[in-house]
Order: sequence, then structure tokens, then C-alpha cells
Amino acid sequence: MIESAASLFSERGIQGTSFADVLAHSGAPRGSVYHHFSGGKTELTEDAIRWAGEFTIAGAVAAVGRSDDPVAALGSFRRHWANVLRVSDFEAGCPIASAALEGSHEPTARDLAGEVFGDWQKLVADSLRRGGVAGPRARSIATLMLASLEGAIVLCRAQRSLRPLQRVSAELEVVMTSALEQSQRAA
Amino acid sequence: MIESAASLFSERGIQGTSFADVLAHSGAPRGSVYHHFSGGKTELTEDAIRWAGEFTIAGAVAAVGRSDDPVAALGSFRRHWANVLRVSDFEAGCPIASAALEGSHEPTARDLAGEVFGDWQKLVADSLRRGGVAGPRARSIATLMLASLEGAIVLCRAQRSLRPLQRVSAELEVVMTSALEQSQRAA
DNA sequence: GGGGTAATATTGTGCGCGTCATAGAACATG
DNA sequence: CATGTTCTATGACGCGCACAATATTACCCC
Repeated sequence: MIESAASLFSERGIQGTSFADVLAHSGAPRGSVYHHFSGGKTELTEDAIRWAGEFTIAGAVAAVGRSDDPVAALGSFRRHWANVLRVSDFEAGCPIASAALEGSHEPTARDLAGEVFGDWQKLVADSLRRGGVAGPRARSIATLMLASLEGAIVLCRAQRSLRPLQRVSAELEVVMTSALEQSQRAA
Repeated sequence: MIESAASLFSERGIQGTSFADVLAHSGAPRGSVYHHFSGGKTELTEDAIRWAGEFTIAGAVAAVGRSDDPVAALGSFRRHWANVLRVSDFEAGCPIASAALEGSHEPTARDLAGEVFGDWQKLVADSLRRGGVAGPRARSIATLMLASLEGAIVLCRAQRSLRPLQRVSAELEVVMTSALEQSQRAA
């Protein structure tokens, strides 16, 4: 049920998703929501955001952990999001971004999104640091990667094309490899 | 009234903004909407997106046109969005991004957002080309800039901090200046 | 001065969310 | 082993709101 909610959030946004939609998608009955999530939609939303964040982290950790190469992680991210966009015909995006944008009246959702983004950024930054990049630069590049990928997903959805994601990935790869080379040259 | 709509869209999103909100914010009377915008909310939304796109373009054109320096344009963008985030206490974002994310059931809004993004991207790419950067690379960097700035705004809102925007701007400046230097060295 | 058009105020309808009353099952007890 | 009780889950109802439409009023032109 949480999975259905996260999926629908990534397509229609949080405010655009009603209980009925979630229930229809998950097959769960109407009254179950209030019993499982006594906090109502707020609690369901929070749990869905948390789940989506951890789910993506898990996939990224698996990709980064295999070979501790941030460039490989970038490729993994690119393939993941390209797949999401393709199979949904550019209807789905990043549920965390939706939470960050729509959660004006739902402050907790936005704060949670901020935490998730922080976790993701830390993941990439640590990988870069292990590659020899200095701390501040690693954080800076990690933020650039996160921001540009999230932005690229938005552009892809708006223009119904994978090109923004491809271009951004290519440029990011240049930035990261050059930073890694510089650090190795210094060593 | 369109201005109020765009402003509210950037804060609460499209689906989170009701007619009453727009009217309360603009001071216009209740029944006016349906007469001025016979298409209802759809038409108001479309006009607001168009207006926001052209408004931002106008500001950017003014900044880029003064000195045809894409790096200066980047600085202008950074200051603009930093100001938007600061004065709204991280409540406001980019209305076009909201339109792109929320417009699943409102296909026209998403297509309009795609067009606006295309216009912006073309603006930056042309400026880079005039700086000597080859066409494909210019388009690629322009897409990176647009995507990372939009993503940075999302990150800033979620984390209630200007740091993502600062980091992204710094990294983008490195990318752009190095590309411009390379092209001048080749010439 | 009368008719027509445009702008506004009021009303209606559909829907999303939260709550309540009922049914079923599991466990404990006689 | 049967029955009663309690807890959990579920489907049905009501309230509130957002949007669209219609009726009324004011203004302008003829």
C-alpha cells in the first residue's frame, strides 16, 4: 500500500493523489487507511516518502557498493531514471521532488524530503572522497549531481524526451572524472 | 491576477492553489474568473505559465543582453532565485517546474512547461555559442545549467538553505569558464 | 430612454477526507 | 468442545470544499 502511494505520488504528485486512487491501485479496502495510519493522509504520506527514500538508497548503495566508483554510480542513476521515465511514458518522476515542491502546507513532508536529499548527497560525496576528492569539492560535486539529475528528470517529463538526462549525465561524467583525475595527480 | 496565480503556483503548486486563493491574493471578485477565463482553471493555469515563462525570459534577456556573457547570466540567475527563496522564506520555487510535475492530468500545462524550458535552454545555448563554444557542447551545457538550477531550487526548498544553489552555481561557473577557455584556445 | 453586453454575487454539484457502526475472527474461559 | 467476549478490519455515511454555472446588476451604446 505504501508502495502504491509512492508510485502514485511520483506520477500525479501528492496533492493529486487521493485515498481512492491509492486504494484502487493497491486493492486495499476503504476503511483500512485510517486503521493502519491513524494520522490519516499525513502519516501515509510521510511513510511513503521514507520508504521511497530508503528504497532508492538501497538501489544506489548496491550500485555504488559493488565498485566504489562514483562515475559508475552516476551511470546507475541514469539508467534507473531513464527506465522509470520510459516505462511510465514520462508520467512518473521522483516522488521526493514532488514532496519537496508540494509540501508547503505539509511541513513534515518537506522536511523529510530534505533529509532524504541529504542522505543521497552524503552517499555520493563519501564515494567521491574515497576516490580522493577533497571534502568541500566532493560535497559540491555531489550537490551538483543530485540537483542536475533531479532537474533533468523534470525537464525530461516536461519535454517528453530522454535527451536532458543524457546530456546532463554526459556533462556530469566530465566533471567527476576531471575532479578524480586532479586528485590523483596531486597524490 | 495572472501574476497572483503564478506567484501562488510557485508557492503551493498548481493543484494546491484554489480560485479563492488567487482571488484573495489579487483582490479580484469571485465571479470574474469564469468570465475572463472562459476555459476555467485550465485556461488560467496556461496563461499563468506563459506569463511566468515570458517574465523570467525578459529578466534573463535583460541580464544576458547587457553583456553577452553566459557566466554573468548564471550569476544573474543565481541572485534572482536566491532572492526569491529568501524573501519567501523558502516557500516559493519555480512555477514552471511545478507545472511540469503536477500537470499529469493537465497535459497542456506540461507541454507549455516543456516549451518554456526549451526557450530558456536555447537562450543560454545561444549565448554560449556566441562565446565560441561548439553547438552540441553549448546545448549540453545549457541543459546542465537549466537542470541543475531547477534541481538546486528544489533542494534549497527542501533543506531550507541556500547552500545547494551556491554550490551548484560555483560548479557551473567552473564548467562554463573552462568550456569558454577551451574554445578560445582552439581559435 | 431602452436594449444589450459585460462584470459580479449566489447557488449547485461533485469529490475528497475523516468518522462511525457493524461484521468477523481469534482467544480465553466455562 | 462450545460459547462469550474483545479486538481488528471493513464498508457505508456525513461534512466541507473547490469548481462550474446561472441569475442579477451595472454600464454603455444606440
